[in-house]
Amino acid sequence: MANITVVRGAQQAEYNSEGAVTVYDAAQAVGLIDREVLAARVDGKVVALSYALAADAKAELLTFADKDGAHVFRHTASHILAQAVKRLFPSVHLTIGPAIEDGFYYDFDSEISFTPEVLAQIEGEMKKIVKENLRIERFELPRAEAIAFMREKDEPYKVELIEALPEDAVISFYRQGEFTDLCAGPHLFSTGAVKAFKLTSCTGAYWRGDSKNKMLQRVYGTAFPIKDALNAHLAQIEEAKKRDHNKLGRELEYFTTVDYIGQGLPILLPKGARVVQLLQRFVEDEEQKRGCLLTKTPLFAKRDLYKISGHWDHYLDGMFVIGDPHDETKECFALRPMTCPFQYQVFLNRKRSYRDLPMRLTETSTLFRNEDSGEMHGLIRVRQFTISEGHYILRPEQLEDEFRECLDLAKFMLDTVGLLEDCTFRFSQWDPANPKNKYEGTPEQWEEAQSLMAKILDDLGVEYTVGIDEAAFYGPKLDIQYKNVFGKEDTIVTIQIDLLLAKRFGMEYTDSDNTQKNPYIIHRTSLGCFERTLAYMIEKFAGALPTWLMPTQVVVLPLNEVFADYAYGVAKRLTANGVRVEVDDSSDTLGYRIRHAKLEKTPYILVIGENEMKNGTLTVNDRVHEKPYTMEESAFFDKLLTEIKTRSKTQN
RNA sequence: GCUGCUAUAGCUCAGUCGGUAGAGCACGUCAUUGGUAAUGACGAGGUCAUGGGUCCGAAUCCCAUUAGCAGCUCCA
Repeated sequence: MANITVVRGAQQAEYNSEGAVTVYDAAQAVGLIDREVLAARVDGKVVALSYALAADAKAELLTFADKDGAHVFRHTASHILAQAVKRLFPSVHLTIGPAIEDGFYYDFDSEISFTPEVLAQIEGEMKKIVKENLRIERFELPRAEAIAFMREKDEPYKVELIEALPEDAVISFYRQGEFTDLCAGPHLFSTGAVKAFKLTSCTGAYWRGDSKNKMLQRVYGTAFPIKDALNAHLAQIEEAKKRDHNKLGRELEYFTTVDYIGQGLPILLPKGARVVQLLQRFVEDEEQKRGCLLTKTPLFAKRDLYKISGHWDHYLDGMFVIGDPHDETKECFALRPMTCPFQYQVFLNRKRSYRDLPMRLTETSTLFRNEDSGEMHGLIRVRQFTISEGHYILRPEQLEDEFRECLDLAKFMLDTVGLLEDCTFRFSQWDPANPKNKYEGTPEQWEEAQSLMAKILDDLGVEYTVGIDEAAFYGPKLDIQYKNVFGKEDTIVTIQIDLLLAKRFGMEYTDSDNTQKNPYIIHRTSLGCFERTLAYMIEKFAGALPTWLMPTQVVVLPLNEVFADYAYGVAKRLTANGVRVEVDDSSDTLGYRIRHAKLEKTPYILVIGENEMKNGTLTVNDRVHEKPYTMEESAFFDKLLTEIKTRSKTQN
């Protein structure tokens, strides 16, 4: 006797069964099933509708609206993809094919390459499989039989996967028609539900995500229960592409690249340079207000410095070296990939006491990193970039307060530029099992640093995810993450705790009890990399940055040359008040000039004609107000100046 | 670095079977004039990314390099 509670959204019903019953049958018995139900959640575990309920249980029915439901749906879509590929190309080896956010993929080991034509062919075969509405059945095999089964099917990657499973693991398979795949599941009831899907791209991906392994072919796709949802999703991606900073930033002339200058070395054009200058002034002023000391340190140094810091051992491949790194008899330099070892020299300049701490050093710092050639992307990933880098040298008891201050500063900065609401936090930890000897220090030191950071984060109530093997080589990090228009995530700001490097550099202070101690150090950025921040702002605002950051804030348009002098007078008055103004007195028609200004995303467009001169009023267009509005000139200036001087995080 | 794709005017793109290059927008000149998304005429612009090769002949076919894109791997 089992008492089953079936839940669907706000609806709920009880079902008493004599023996074991499938979720599907229980749900049907209480009248809560229909085609929209894809899977279920029982005891927190996502299961197929064919899952047998033997004891008292609560079965929550999942539709596509539920994240887990969509996941099951798309996982089945990936199996349909694999089945289609095996039908068309039997010699292809299967590997893995999970559902992901917004879609699914499947990795294949294939001799032939999946060109767009081949993808279209595969899509056609997938449609057939959906139409065949094949029943999806689960079965289990003991380990040895599972391995033999996959050997017989000539699926070496599947054999490898099974062999890697723990001894006591349940080894399950899913069969649909002639196709069977090793899979933990769960899946849909049958293939017929996958009504709308599209294969979006084919790219390379390493087997098991390891660059030492063979490169497989990954086919990406997405799937929805109804066609309209698929089309809406594809349209949304097209819209997002229009915001791509790498396209928009070039069109709007924020930056460009030159093939004979090199990858990852963008030219900031006047508009981009202006925005970075404004951001930089804002950052430096704010940091000064908060007690930071600005430094200016060299952009490169002898290798000796990097040997002390550990960069020579841990980061040599990432540095641009001037000279032969392996010839110890000759002088050898490297461009700096980080500012830390340079800024520490400020502390080391003389004997320090506990009274000198905290010492908050900051620098608008240009760095050079020799990224692999495939990594560069617009302004987001470059080889030379400038960050607001700070090192706070602290007594241990100051760590928590100063960490809080760093977080507050970063949040303030991100909020002011309008990006904070889209940020997530990641507690980046080391990997004790990392075989690459990537980290300095002992497990005890890491344990100490990480537990300190965990305590601080918990005290501050920061919601974060944990990233294993994401730490710096000298300590754990709180990374503030941001996603670009394509959903690719990068770090925008980082705050790191370092209990190791002070000792390496011989940094000591005399404490109140007259003993010598190594300080703790926080490495932090306040607004991160200016280039990257600019890129994210271009994407977030589709080029229409907040007014205080726009290279041109107001365009003044005289109706014709009669009004040109007056227009220049207005512009002069605005300029004198710190507003960035352009006058467009070209002979083009007014509508044409307005169109131009709008394409440039100029926040304010001021038309000067008879009315303005006669009445002393101004007709104003801006992004928000579709219809022109008129107001007294002085009131207009007050509003405009207030707005431009305020660092409003939204457009207008 | 790896896999795949791409490179023609400032931008978006045509260019058939290999036969010495084309449009729209942008730009310039002139005329016109104006009230919120495009006034008209004319003009200038290209060593078809770079370097090799095949060929009587290459934007077109082949190879290499450089750069750009998607993804993987790495990272702020």
